Order: sequence, then structure tokens, then C-alpha cells
Amino acid sequence: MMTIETTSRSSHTTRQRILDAASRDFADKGFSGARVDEIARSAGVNKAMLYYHVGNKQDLYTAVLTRNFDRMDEALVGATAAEGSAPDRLRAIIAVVARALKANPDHSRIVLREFASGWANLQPEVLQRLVKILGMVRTLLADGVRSEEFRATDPVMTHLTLVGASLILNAVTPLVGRVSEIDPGIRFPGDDADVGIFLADLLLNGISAPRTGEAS
Amino acid sequence: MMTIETTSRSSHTTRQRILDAASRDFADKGFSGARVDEIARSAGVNKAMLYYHVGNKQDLYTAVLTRNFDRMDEALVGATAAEGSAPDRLRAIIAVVARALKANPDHSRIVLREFASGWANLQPEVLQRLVKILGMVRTLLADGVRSEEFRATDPVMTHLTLVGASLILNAVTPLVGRVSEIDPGIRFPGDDADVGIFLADLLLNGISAPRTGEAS
DNA sequence: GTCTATATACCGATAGAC
DNA sequence: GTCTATCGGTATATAGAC
Repeated sequence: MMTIETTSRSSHTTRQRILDAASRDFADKGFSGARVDEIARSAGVNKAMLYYHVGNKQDLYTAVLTRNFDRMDEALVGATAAEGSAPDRLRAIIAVVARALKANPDHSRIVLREFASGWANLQPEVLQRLVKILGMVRTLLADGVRSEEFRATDPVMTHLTLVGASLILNAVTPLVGRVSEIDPGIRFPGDDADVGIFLADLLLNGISAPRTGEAS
Repeated sequence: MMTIETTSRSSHTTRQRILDAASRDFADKGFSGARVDEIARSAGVNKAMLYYHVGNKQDLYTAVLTRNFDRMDEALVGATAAEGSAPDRLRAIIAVVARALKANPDHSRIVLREFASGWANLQPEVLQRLVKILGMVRTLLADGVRSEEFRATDPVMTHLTLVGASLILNAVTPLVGRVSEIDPGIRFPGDDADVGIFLADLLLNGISAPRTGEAS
């Protein structure tokens, strides 16, 4: 499936640098706000080279989105294969997603913008990936309901709640300083805060089945 | 011969129409993607009139953001004054926010973009409003912990989870059709879905104090 | 207050030398 | 593969007539 091409080896690292710079800029300013010129400069390459290696602005954006989702996929491979009870599996997935998003905050911000635009830039290939994950979570939730560990909730809303919370929690860092300036009583979670554990606790309590035989 | 001030009256509605059109366009395409020309056309006014009535693009954006937040504030006035237990008050706030966002989906999408950009366009006045709400929720959560109805959670993370979920759930409508095309088994919540009730149930279960006298 | 016409600057994209 | 120079299109913003 994968043929090795030595010719594109050197262009791989160049391409990676371009994609890194583009990811930052698209996250910062969105598709229209990002400047091809600035991305090239920030990647340390000539603008003409950017077009040579990646293509036009739309191609560049698609490449960034695809690569970022690929990274998420890689991280998810282990978590989705895990065995165990539905709560355990859900906790594992949340932990992995939280860690992967934290390692790549640009992705959170770009996806946030995609939600805002109604996924105007959504390629069928990426959409298929999203649907796959959604279907997986849906199955997992159904399993938990069947085993009477979860109460029945709308799976799509549950999934989107999880996604939305993860994205926002990974995108608020720049807000921290300005808020605590105004109200020092408000303390934002530091870099050590574990979003995964927080969300898993919240969600698992939130969807857990009511205890039977309350007194025990 | 008396002159009646018809001038400023008509310009008020003109301004409103401009702001409505701008809100849609900024939500759709972001600040840089939105086109002043298109906003004017869509508002049914000449472009020069837009500059005359509102100002330049940045002024226009600030005006939209401020007006949208004002609407949220109006909606929140009743909910924040409510008496009752901490869970009741939290449920009331969630219901109001969910309803207000549903009535103005543009706002959700613009705020989503602001989160992505690190609130690059955040005016001090708007920031103060955000901090006020955050402080309110923090107090409410602390009340619930004191009355032993809530377990102790990070108030900022809890608040952001709620906000993030509300925003995303109000911004996914355009995605519905394309997803069910691929996997008909996935059904998105319809227009009648009550985001407020869903989130309130989830969150109140998620942060509720562990039942006393429980083995585990 | 309203409109047309236009200035001005910028940005995406490429031609063409090396 | 790499770079410079530049084209052509487009967007914000305003001047100026009415």
C-alpha cells in the first residue's frame, strides 16, 4: 500500500514544517484570516515553494485537517481496541482523546471553527472518519445501557457534549491571564489539570444508571 | 412647521437590519471571511450606508458581538434572580441559556470562533460580562457543595463544559443531513430536542454528591 | 441620508530564471 | 527544487454628487 519514494524524502520534512506553520495560522485566524505569505515565512520557506510542495490555500487547509485527524486516529487505535466494561472503555476513549487534543491544541481550535462554519471545508473522507467514531461511541453507549450500567441517553447529544467540552477546554488557555486579572478569585485549571479525568468523572456520573436498591 | 425626528428612527431599524445580516455572515464565514459588500447587499442597504450607520468592519463586528451578548444578558436576568436550591437554580440557568442560544444560533457560532481565536476580538466590556457569569456559576456551585448537594468539582472546568456543550449542540444543525446520508443509523436530535433538559440532567447527575450510606 | 464611482492596498497565485 | 518579480483579482474604505 505504501511505496517508498526517496525523491520526496527531503520534501517530507519541508512539507511537515509547512503544515505545522499552517496549522498554527489556521487555528489563530481561520481559513480566510490566514495568510499564505505568512505561513511560508513562518515555515522558513519561500512562498513559491509552498505552492510547489503542497498546492494552493485550499489544498493546504485540507492537508492540515487530514493530517491532524490522522494523528487523532493513531491515538485512538489503542483505545478502541481495549476490552472491558462499557464504563471502562468509555473512560479509556475520553482519556486518549483528551491527551491527544492537549498535545495538539491547534486541532481543537480548527475543529471549533469547522463547527462554526457548518463544516464548510469538510471532505467526504474526513466526514467518514467522524461518522465512524460517532458510531463507535453509539455502540458503546448502547452496550452500557444493555448491561444496565448506563441510563438511556441520546447518543449523539452525549457524544457532542463530550466533544464540545473537550474542544473548549483545550482552547481556553489564552483567556486565562486576562480573566484572572479582572477577578483573581477565578482560577483557571493549570497545565497539569487532567481534562480527561474531569470529563470522564462528569460524564460517567451523568449517564450512569440509577442505583438499584439505594440502601446498601 | 414642526419637524419630526424621523431620521434617527428609520436609521435604528436600518442598523438592526445591518447587524442581523452581519451576524449571519460573521457566523458563517468568520471575521476575515465575511464581506462588507455582501453584508450590505443582504441587509438591503448600500455599502456606503453601512459605513455611515455603523462604521468600519471592526466596528461592525464589535457591534454584533455586543448586541448578541446583550440579548443573552436580558435572558439571564430572570434566571439569576431565581430563588431555590442550588440544583434548581443551576437547572434554571441552563434552561435559559439553552433557550437563548437556540433562538440565536449565530451567536453560538461566533462565540465558537472567538474561543478558537483566543478571543482576539474581546473588548474589556464583553470580558467583564463573561467574568460576571463565571463568578455567578462559581458561587452557585460552592453553595451546592456547602449544602452537600454537589460534590466538589473545578468550577471553571464545570462551567466551560456546560458552555462548550451548549455552543456545539447549537451549531451542528448543518451537519445533520450529511451524516445521516452516510450512516442512516445515526439520528441527530431534531428541532424539538431540548438541549437544556439534556444538559441539566447530565450535569446535575455528573456533579451530584455521592449518596450517603453507600458502599463502593 | 443616500448612492455611484473609485482610490488604495493587499493577497493568492504563477511565470520564468537559475 | 529554489527563488524573485509580478500579475490580476478583490476587498475595505471613502470622495463627492445629489
